[in-house]
Amino acid sequence: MISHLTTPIPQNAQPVLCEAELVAVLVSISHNTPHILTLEHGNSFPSGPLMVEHRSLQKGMRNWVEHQTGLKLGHTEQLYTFADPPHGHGHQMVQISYMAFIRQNSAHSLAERSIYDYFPWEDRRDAASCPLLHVIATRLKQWAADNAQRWQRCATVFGLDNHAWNDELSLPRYELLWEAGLVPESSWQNGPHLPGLSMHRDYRRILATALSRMRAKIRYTPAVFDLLPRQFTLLQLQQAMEALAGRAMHKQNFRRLVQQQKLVSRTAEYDFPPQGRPAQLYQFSPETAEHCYLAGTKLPLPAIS
Amino acid sequence: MISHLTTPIPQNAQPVLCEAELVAVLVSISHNTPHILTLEHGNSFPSGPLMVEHRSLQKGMRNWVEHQTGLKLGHTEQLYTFADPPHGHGHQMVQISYMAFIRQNSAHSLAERSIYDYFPWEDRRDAASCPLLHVIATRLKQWAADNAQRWQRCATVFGLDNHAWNDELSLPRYELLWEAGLVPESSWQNGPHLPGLSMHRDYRRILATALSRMRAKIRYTPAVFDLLPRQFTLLQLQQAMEALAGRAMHKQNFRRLVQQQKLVSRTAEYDFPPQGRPAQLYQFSPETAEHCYLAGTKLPLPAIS
DNA sequence: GCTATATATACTCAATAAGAGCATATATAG
DNA sequence: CTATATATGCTCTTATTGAGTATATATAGC
Repeated sequence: MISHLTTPIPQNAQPVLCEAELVAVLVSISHNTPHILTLEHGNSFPSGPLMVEHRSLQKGMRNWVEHQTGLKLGHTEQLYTFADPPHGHGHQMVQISYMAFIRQNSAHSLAERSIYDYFPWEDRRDAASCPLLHVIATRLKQWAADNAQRWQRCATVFGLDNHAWNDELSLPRYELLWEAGLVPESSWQNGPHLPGLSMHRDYRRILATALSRMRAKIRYTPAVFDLLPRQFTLLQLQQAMEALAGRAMHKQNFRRLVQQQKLVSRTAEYDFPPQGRPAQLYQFSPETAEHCYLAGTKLPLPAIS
Repeated sequence: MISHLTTPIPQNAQPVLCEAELVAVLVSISHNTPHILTLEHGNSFPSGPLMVEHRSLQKGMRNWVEHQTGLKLGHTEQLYTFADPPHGHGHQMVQISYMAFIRQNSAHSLAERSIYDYFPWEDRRDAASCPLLHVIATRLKQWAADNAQRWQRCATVFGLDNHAWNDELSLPRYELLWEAGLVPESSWQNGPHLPGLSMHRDYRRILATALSRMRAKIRYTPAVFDLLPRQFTLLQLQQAMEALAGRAMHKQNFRRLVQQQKLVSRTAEYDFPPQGRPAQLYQFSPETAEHCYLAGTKLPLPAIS
């Protein structure tokens, strides 16, 4: 026996038998806003248990999604795994969550919901969210009271007190609001909650994780191209990046940066808007694609910190 | 029923009952080289099944590690979860892997192994690895033969043909070598394998994941400080970064960049080497710590791509 | 006190990248 | 011809980076 044993494993301890639940956050862009595909009136994600015939977790997840939606998935990544205490009768659950991108205009029968319906404070493309941010700041200040360290944390995460807004901190922001009792999920608090749709179980937390992750991901991989149509204008690309990041950016610089990397190549075609000059259509360069997926890219987004 | 159903779920399909295995890659630095703490002569990681009394996966992992080693864990993160086909009698397994940092000089009874014993090609701090890289390049060229796309992938990942070496690509590199049959784990090939220790099951793949992840992580979080002693010299810090990244860097610039951020503050003490000028001891600034963990840092490392 | 050694600093310089602004071109609808 | 919405081109300034040269400081051993 080891002497410095701190938390002994009891003699009669038993390994848990559990079901593995595969949860899919399916992201797509419509109306210049990131959306998720939901079930149960926006309360739930496509999901299903790992089955005997699934040969891997990811394949199992794809299988369930295809079964429930018939969709082809683009960029796919595992988000996080956690244990879900058995609610009610059943087994212990292990939830394994995935995020996958769906190309724009894919046909499906699920309800789309704007991600910013769930996290209104995360969309800072225009000034509309300012009053909400102000409410949040006030409520957080109350919560922090005279706890300086706590307030420091609020300021960092929400970009208050001369801190910059960091779009990748969606998850810490949600967690902070949860701790502060400002969202309905923090059950002990029934005071006035912030606006924003909620979800079943801990699904809104998973969504916040997905948002953080996708904002990080689109910076240095070509994953956005799995959300856009095969052919797109540079403006569409910029608007997609802005939609995901929740931040507006400088147009000329965006185009300069995109073009000096060799991510996209122009096609022979044009997009004709109802008014105004037609826009050149581009495509994700097939030659550099393989290289980009591995070596990474550096798509322009507002600087963090 | 949905019409475009592609992979129907059979009527008699059953959710799987499985055990969750918690695997811990414990990283520490000794002799200016990143090490892992191993069992079974370097073939295995500390691990154990999720138990009934574990209230979360991470707590379960910590519990097993404490039980097996008595160690306190620093920066901890989940790596990846995957299904492990039942080998032999038992249940289906779900493996949930974690990486955790251990502070230098922590006492424990496990065997330390250099990470670069497993991946000799990943250490490029000096010219010693050049001949090995040359061997790899040759063997990969054979494998790629005249498949241009395949060779393109090799070149990107291993920094051949004027591509830059990207230290974060440890996992893709390992996967490539696996596909090419150059490591003993690719069982169909029994030709001459590259040097480097192997591990049980798919543990070397988990280790490659950990290496990729830690190299990415130390760039933009203060995680390194969980590997160093509480007080350290700037040279120690630089050497730790170099050890993890497997790359040497410019000393003056390193110090400039570290100090212009306010990550570290000098203490009153000095480190006295056997010869030479004593070095100022620094500590991770307690005031900015909280802020750094959330907002991120930008520790200097060789540029990627 | 001198020398070898290993460390800590200071400063310069060129190349680049990023942020922000001004101006103009092009095509369409009405 | 005009209003409009898009696409481009070009110029600044500032910050960041990578690399180099030189110097200062403290110790051990002779």
